[in-house]
Amino acid sequence: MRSELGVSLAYGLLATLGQSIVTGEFDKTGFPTEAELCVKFGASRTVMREAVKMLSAKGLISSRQRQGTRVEPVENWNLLDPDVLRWLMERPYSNKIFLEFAQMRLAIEPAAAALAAENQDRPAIASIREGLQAMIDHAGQPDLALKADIDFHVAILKASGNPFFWRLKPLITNALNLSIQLTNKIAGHMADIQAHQSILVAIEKGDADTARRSSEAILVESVNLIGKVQAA
Amino acid sequence: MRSELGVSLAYGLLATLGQSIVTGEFDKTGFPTEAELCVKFGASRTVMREAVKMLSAKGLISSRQRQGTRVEPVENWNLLDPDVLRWLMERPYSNKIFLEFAQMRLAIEPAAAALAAENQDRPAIASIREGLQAMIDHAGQPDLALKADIDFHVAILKASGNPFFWRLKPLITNALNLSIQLTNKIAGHMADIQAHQSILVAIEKGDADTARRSSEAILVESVNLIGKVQAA
DNA sequence: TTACAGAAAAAAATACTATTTAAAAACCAG
DNA sequence: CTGGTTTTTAAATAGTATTTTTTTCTGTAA
Repeated sequence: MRSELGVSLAYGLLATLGQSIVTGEFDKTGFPTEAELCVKFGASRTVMREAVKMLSAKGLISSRQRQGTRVEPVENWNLLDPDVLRWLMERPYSNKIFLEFAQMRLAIEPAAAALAAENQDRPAIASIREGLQAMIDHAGQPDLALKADIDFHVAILKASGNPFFWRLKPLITNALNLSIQLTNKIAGHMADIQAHQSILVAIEKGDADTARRSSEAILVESVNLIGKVQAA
Repeated sequence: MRSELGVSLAYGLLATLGQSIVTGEFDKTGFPTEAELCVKFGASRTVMREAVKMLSAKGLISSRQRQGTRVEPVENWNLLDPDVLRWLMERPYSNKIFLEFAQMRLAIEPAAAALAAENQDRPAIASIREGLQAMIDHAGQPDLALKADIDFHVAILKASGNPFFWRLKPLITNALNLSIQLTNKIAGHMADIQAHQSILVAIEKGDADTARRSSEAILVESVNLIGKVQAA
């Protein structure tokens, strides 16, 4: 069997199974045996096993001889894996995880902004500025404005010089892209350009405290917004 | 071929290859082909491919038909995967990543402590207290004291109620276990029980600000300590 | 005749299929 | 409770398919 979209069969199965797992599809029935999965998806055992192995590398399942494969408890899932988080956020009723992720951003991004102010990585700071400029330029076009907003936040992570912060790029990119569907329910929400600018200025001046506080202000706002949506 | 230590062959290869990759073993030569790996490790192609697929699920490598498999640039590695981080920290000359990880803890743990104070999850708070008590009881036994210290910090993540924080448990556990080798070089370093206690008290009182600041104090200390080791 | 462009063929690597054997753990009969 | 049976994943083996790079060939124009 050949896969449709340039995606290899194993990766296609990875995505399909991953999404099914996070939506709880196997909670009642238990995870199928290799043989069952093969007939269900019309794939060879080898490919199936490769997909299963990738899922277990992400903490979603585990296999043992004779016992079969089972879905791991949620606390073993690697939430900080970009794929896993995306599957979770794409699933219906994912409001809670958006709020929890926003809380984590509230811990991370202000720290990253402060580090960026100390780090003074000129090219990275230039990227932050470009992001802000694009936000201003495309204020009327939601799609472009969102992209610019994401670029701005991600550029700060990069400018922090800390690879752990930088590694959150795909997670935050996904989360912001998807959270639009959530926050659009709140009438006319738009990114606060003034607030973003004050982060940039502080970083450029090397003022870590102000950078941290300005970043915090934006993210507190974001957490509150998502909290409101959740309540509604 | 059977593997030695109860670990399946595929997982054994995952670890071996993962460690080799992060130590830069393939930087010059490029990643071997499937066939070469099979002869090198005496494994079948099937298991080899399963190991390779798991590594690619963690972002360390990527494979394409005809082109072979290559090591991904570091910024694509999933640093927040417990395995990947452990491999990185176990490798020689890993001082820098300990410092960077400590910076991330400095962002996360105070936020977790603050959330824990608000969240008031009684069983989780009891675990924090148990960790502190064990620290006191085993003050003279480095191994047990370290274990208690780790339990204390991890329990705070749990008490925060935020699964993203909680997910850092294996990362922090590993990091603290390994960082002992680093910080022991600094004469007679020991965990500050007073400081730990003040976090617990603040969390129990629901005083989020004090919890955050107390946690911050400990972690700033930790960052400074690791910074000193690095300089030495 | 030479140079070059384009097409066709070959090669090299992973992707996938199929099948068999091994090992482990649960189950069941006695 | 012991020992064999069964089920399910683990691993090995062999071969086909697919993709993409590289090479080779060929025809045409200078």
